[in-house]
Parts: sequence; C-alpha cells; structure tokens
Amino acid sequence: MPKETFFNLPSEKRERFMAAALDEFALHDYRSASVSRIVATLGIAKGSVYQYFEGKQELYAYLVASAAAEKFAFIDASVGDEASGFFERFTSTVFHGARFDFTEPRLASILYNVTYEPGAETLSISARLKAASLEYLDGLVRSGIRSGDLRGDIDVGYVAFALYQLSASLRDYLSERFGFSFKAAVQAGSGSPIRDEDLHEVLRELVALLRGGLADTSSSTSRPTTSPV
Amino acid sequence: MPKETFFNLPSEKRERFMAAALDEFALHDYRSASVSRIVATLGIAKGSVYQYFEGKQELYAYLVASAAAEKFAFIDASVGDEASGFFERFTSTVFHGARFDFTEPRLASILYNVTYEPGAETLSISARLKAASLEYLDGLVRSGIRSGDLRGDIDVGYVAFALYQLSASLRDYLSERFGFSFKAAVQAGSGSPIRDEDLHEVLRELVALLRGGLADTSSSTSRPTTSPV
DNA sequence: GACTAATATGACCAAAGGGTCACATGACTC
DNA sequence: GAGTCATGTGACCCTTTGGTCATATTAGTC
Repeated sequence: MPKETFFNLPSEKRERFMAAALDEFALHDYRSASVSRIVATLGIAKGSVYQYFEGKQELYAYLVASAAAEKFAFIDASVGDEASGFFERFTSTVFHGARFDFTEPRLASILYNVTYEPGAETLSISARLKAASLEYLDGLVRSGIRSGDLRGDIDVGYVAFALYQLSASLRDYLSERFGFSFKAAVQAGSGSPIRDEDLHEVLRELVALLRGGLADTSSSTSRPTTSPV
Repeated sequence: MPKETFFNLPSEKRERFMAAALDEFALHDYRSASVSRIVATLGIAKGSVYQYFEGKQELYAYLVASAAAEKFAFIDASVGDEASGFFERFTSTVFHGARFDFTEPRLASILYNVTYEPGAETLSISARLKAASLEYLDGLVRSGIRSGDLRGDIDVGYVAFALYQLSASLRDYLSERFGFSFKAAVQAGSGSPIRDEDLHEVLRELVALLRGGLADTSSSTSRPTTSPV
C-alpha cells in the first residue's frame, strides 16, 4: 500500500529505506519507533517518508506484511510435503520457523513485537497475523484427528490456541536458554543461526509434552503418599 | 518506595489516587500511560505526584508490586493445603488466579501488561515478576516428579516455562471464548466474575493436554496411511 | 535552453509528554 | 498572632512526536 513514488524509487534507495525502517521497528514497538529517527539515520528529509507512505501506520503495516510474507515463504519452502504425521508436520513447521527467526532476527523481531502491540492503531494488523497462524494450526489439528494421530475428543479450538502460544513463546525460551539476544543481533545486523541440535533438543521436549503429556504412567503405585524411607 | 508524604496522606485521598493510577496503567502500557491524565482525572496538580513518588517509574513499580501482592495473597488464601497432587495443585492455582483476574480486572490488566512491556525502563520490574512465577512453577514440577505424579525424564526448566506460558495466556483464551473484555471491565469499574463451570471446562482441556498429551493411543492401527474407504 | 512533471527538502506546526520550582495554602505549636 | 513545616499548586521548561507544505532540485522531452 505504499504510494507509487515508493516503487518508482531506484531499488538501491528503496532497499536502503526498507533496511532502516525494519531496523527501527525491530528495535522499538510501534509507539516508540520514530519516523524522525529513521530519516535521521538515512540522512533524508522527513517529507520524503510522506511521499512514500500515507503515514506511520501504513509504513508499519507494509513492513509487517513484508516480514510475514518472507517468513511464510521460507517455512513453506523448507517444510516440504514429505512430513506426513501431525507431530512431524508440527515439528517441522516450528523448526524451520525458529531457524528463520535466528537467521533473520530483524524480521523475526518485527513479527514478534506485533503480537504484543497493545494499541488500537495496530490492532487490525496484529489480529490479522494471529488469525492466520491460528487458522493454520486449526487445520493441522483437524487433519491430525482425521488421520488418527490425535485423540478424537480434544477441543480443537483450545488445542490450536495452546500450540500457538507454545510455538510463539519458543523464541523467548530459546533465547534465554542459549543466551541469544535478538536485540543485539539486530543491532549487529547479523543473524547467527542456532545450532540445529540445540533446537531439536528443545523441540523434542515440546513434542514429548504434546504427544504423551507429563503424567507418570509407568509405575505400579500411582502416587506414594509418604516418602518410602 | 513511595515518599513518606504519600503514606502521610489521609487514607481516603491515598486510595483515590491509587484508584486513578491503577486505572491509567490498566488501560495503557507504560509509555502510553500519562501522569498528566491521572492528575487531570483527579483534579490535582501535577506537582503533587512528584511529592509522592520520585517519578513515573517508581509509581509504576509500586502499582505493579501492589497488584502482585494482592493477587498472590488471594491465590494463597484460596488454594489451601488440601490439594496434594501435582495436577490438583496446578489446577487450583490457575483456577483461583483466573477467578481473581475476572473479579479484579484492573489489577489483572496491570499484571498482564507488565509481562509484555518491551522497554528497558520497565525491564527489571517485569523480569522480577516473571522470575517469581517461574520459580513457583519450577518448585511445583520438581515436587511433582518427587511424588511420582510426573514422569522423571522431563526437562524441568522447559516444562515450567511451558506451564507459565499456558497459564498466562489463559486470560486471552478465556476472554475471547467467553467474550469478556478486560478493557471494558476496567472502564466500567466492575469485575463480572466468570462462571466457575466455564472456567473448569477450559481447565479440564488444559489439564488433559498436560496430563496425557494429544496422541491417540487407543486404536490398533497407529496411523492409517490411506483413508479406509 | 525551455518547459514539465516527479521527487526531495527542512523549517515549521500543534500536541503531548515528564518533570521542575517558586510560591501559596493549610495545619499545628508556642 | 507569629513562626514553622508539610503539602498543594500550576505555569513553565525542554524534548520529542507525527505530520505539513511552500519551495528547491532533478530528470526527461522537445
């Protein structure tokens, strides 16, 4: 939805602009992100921004849409069609999603931030994104039930929601556990991909929880009421 | 950490101030919350706020601490000691936590907002709160393993984190599913408690997921690769 | 070189923010 | 009533924000 002027720009200039804008919104939430700061970084006049976009909101919407399109394309291309079972497909989707996040911390941060935008101005943008993710998971769960991978008595709506939360929050867990700072990565401009083994180890935990739950079903005594000294 | 002046205030005035400040921070995130708006609502001079608190940050920290103390006290008093198993204790904690949220939407919203504060200014405040919750869940999981309720091979750190995410996000799910708007409730000044049965129904889903997972273990064929026409 | 249309510019605006401070007010003591 | 000390006040300061617009520059065409 940028103005025509933006697309008429020499691609080098357009990309320089996008890079600066993505940086700004990756490092700050919507309200804190500053158009003035973007133009200061680029050394261009503020008026130029308003030749490209109607305003801050439109700029933001465009950045979010770009980031989302890139991430979805990456996941689609990576997951492929061979993974057929529910848990395999889910694992693969989350795995490649996380790989994308660590490789493209700038885009990932924007998509992460938008999830938690509280303001009314950004509501439609964030709601659309969340709805798309939930819809995908909803379909995945339904087909998992149909194929017999999942129990038939689960509440599809709630389970899709839980999967959404657990996969979205993975970023927090991974960055804490492996000491990865997305903010620092954005500032450094470099994505240092996480080790696949580390990622798989965490995903194994997540999928084990989702697959079989936490309850101990092995032992003979269901729960020893007193310590067996 | 408010100044002495604040505690010297006639309790009526102090409570009026607290009410207005809680409203403001329940309805807006830290940056968007406005000291000017609080004093305008109360009809007092802006200087007064700075007689009570060092600044906006200290005010915010105090409000968050107050809300957290009240919620924890409520949960502690409600859960009691009779619930002994892991899933019973977890359910009871989440249940009463949710009851608190719907009864005190103002305090609940502040505690919810602080979780997603992105700014550096509020980092220590939100980190402390999150750490306290994780520590509690960590202990709960450990004792669950010790008592034999939980499998011994789970990753305690990750499971505590997952429990944290699932219980924290319950608010979103409940408010969407039952059409409850926390914002509207704060503005109306009234908490309309959710029906206990509705809450229990959702908690049953959550605990079923946590207890036994999603995999269908009943059938003879683990997964029919082709549809059985 | 002249005309035209697209693009770039940055001084400027109004609004809002947190915070300050010299002063006013009130209450209590002697 | 005078003196004192805690409290209240609001005009004011500085900064920053998103956004505007008259003007300047550039590029392309004849």
